[in-house]
Amino acid sequence: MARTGRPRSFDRESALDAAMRLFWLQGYEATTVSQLAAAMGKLSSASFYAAFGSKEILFREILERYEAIHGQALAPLSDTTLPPREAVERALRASVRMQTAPDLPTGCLVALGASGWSEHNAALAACVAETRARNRASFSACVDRAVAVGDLDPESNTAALGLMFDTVLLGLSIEARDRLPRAQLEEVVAVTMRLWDSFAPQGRAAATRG
Amino acid sequence: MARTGRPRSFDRESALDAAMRLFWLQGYEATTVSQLAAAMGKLSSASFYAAFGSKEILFREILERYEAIHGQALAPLSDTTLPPREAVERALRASVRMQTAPDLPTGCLVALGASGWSEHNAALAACVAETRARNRASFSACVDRAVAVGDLDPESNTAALGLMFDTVLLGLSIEARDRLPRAQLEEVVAVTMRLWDSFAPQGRAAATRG
DNA sequence: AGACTTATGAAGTGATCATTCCATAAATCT
DNA sequence: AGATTTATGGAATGATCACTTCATAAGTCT
Repeated sequence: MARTGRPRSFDRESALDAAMRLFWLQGYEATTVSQLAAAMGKLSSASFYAAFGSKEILFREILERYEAIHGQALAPLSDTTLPPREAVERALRASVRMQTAPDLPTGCLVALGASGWSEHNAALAACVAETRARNRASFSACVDRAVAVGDLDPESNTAALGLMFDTVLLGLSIEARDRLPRAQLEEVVAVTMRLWDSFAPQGRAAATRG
Repeated sequence: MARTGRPRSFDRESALDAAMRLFWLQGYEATTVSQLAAAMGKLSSASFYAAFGSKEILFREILERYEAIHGQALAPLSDTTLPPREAVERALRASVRMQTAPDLPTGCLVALGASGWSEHNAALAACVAETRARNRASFSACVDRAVAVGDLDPESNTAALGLMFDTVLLGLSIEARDRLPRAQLEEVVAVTMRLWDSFAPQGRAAATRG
């Protein structure tokens, strides 16, 4: 701390938050460096590049930051102390709340980042796609765990069920972006959890023993 | 037909198809007029503007064309001669096939068109959003019809069920864009239809009397 | 105080953006 | 044939793109 040289005149963290907001709202390609610099505190072009490297490098940092902060909504999926059904429900509900928070852009940056990429930025688009793939794998792992524990019937198509949760989460992002009210999206989550119950052994709901 | 003046040297229809492909693949903002003109048959800039007006006007025409051609996957939803359950399943399955067709861009132009818009093109983005809203309404109407006919239990949350189908369809678009194999997406549809059955009266599946 | 380090403001880079102009080409109409 | 109409190729428009250069400002270090 207290490094040598002239101190920067803006707060780097809040500048990152402003940048995240823009990328989240508009996507990578539709967001210009001028917009970014302005929103991040009326930075000069020189300050922007000195502090963040380039638009692409900034986006990569933002993506990491997004995962670290807002991606935590899906953390329950990896929490093996939670009963799998509760893990899935908590993840979906937390994500819906995040995606419809009044002070943040609607939808999920990672989900909505699936489109709007030209060939020129294919590498960066792939980076976001990998994040989606990891989320997908988390849902599947959680379902697998449920089967292992006996909470889901191994005879049913559990692979499809895992993918189904991912599908719903992604779809909710577009609906959140379309400004559907939070309550409606929460009802979709409730309906989705009914589906889990219909996959439970003996056709009965696995108790949420959390 | 056979109007006066020099005839154009390219086929307008196939030029439109090439433009649709680009917009579908990259989105509106990430697609440049140079890319369009090149893909549409190495048109000169002058020819492009003479024939299609502007990038925005072209996109509006493409959107209409997309709905007329590929949007027909959802036509079963409005076909009241079909049992509602079959209508939904046919629509979902036809859309998955369309979204994973080997000779077309993956995913749905309308669904993936939810992101990548800067403030400057808000009007155009709203146009695509309206299309999504119409599709949403079609699913709901189909579910309402099922309730009216007695195929779904009116006591259950049928509004959420209608929205659920829309959610799944939108989510499938992102997964198709992520190149998930068609078979997996079809399994998601199968799982989704199980959900319908769990909403049926007496907890039993409504027969597909089609 | 003076060397050193980092940040800033202003101006400018070439490239590309969507779009237009204009002379000419290629068809139909009288 | 000549007038009219539409399309084309090529060059050019100003705006904006991501990014750089550079002199100067504002700190810490010895």
